[in-house]
Amino acid sequence: MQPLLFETKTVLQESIFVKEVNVKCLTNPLHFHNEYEMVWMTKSNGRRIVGDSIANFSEGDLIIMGPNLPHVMYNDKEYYESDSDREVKAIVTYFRLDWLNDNFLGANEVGKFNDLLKDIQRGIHIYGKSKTQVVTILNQLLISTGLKRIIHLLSILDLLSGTKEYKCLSSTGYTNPHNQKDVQRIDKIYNYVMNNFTQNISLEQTAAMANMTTASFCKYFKGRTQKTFTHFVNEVRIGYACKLLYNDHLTISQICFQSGFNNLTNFNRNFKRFIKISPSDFKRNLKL
DNA sequence: GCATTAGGATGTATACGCCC
DNA sequence: GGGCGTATACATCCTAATGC
Repeated sequence: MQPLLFETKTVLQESIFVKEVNVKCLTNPLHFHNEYEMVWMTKSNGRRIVGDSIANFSEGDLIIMGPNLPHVMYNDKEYYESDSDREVKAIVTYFRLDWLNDNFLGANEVGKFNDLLKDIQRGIHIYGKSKTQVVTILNQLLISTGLKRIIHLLSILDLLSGTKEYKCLSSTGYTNPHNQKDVQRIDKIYNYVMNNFTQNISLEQTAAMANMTTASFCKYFKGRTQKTFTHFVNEVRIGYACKLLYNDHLTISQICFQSGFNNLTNFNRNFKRFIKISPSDFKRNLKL
């Protein structure tokens, strides 16, 4: 992982900047910037962290994140193997809305638009028909220039203002770290967990890695992420277990141990805690 | 045989208050 | 903001029972 710790994208002289990503694997660290960011993942899968939300992503994943919202994406392990033939393709759109002044945003007609922008501050995941419609407009945006590009962007935001087919990613109580040292430290912790969650992860070792005592580390981690370190690790493990459950020839106990849990009881309890149903029900639902 | 649940024992992660 | 000491809530492990 590159030690790039803080990325601030200055979006040139344009209010919309589109980047086509075509790489072997994702290596960007946890970062945030002043621009809105829309990511349409056309190829690759893995896990993404947006604010305090952790979730799996796969091909077709479409998210929009607000300014200064810390985020990072990790591919599945096989992407980082030297002989891997996997690849990542995505369309990333950065945009600014600072040209929309208070007079515009204060108008009665844009009430829903303001609500959408508030939701986007926390990051949103778009699904259903709305996702298809957004992607259609996004494809038009990609080939357009000048004012038309802005009109297409506004069309996307207008469409999302009138739909319920999106869910907010980070929680309402989430607060951004907003300083480089915090992002640097949290990134180091996230990386460590993402690379080691299938094995034993000791709190003591992780705290030492962050140059803290265990007590300080716990307080620090909870303060920055709104969740305990154990909660975070378990959430990552259950997310991975969900992926493994798609694999039909693995038993639930095999998945339990491959996800980093040491016993089935604890696995089942945590699975129900995060997913609300048992692993076997989850597997059964996949077949419906 | 496998998955799930429950209960008890144990260890540790966390919260809290205080201090620098 | 971060370290230290302490109490305790919680996670984990183990075992047993039950159901499919």
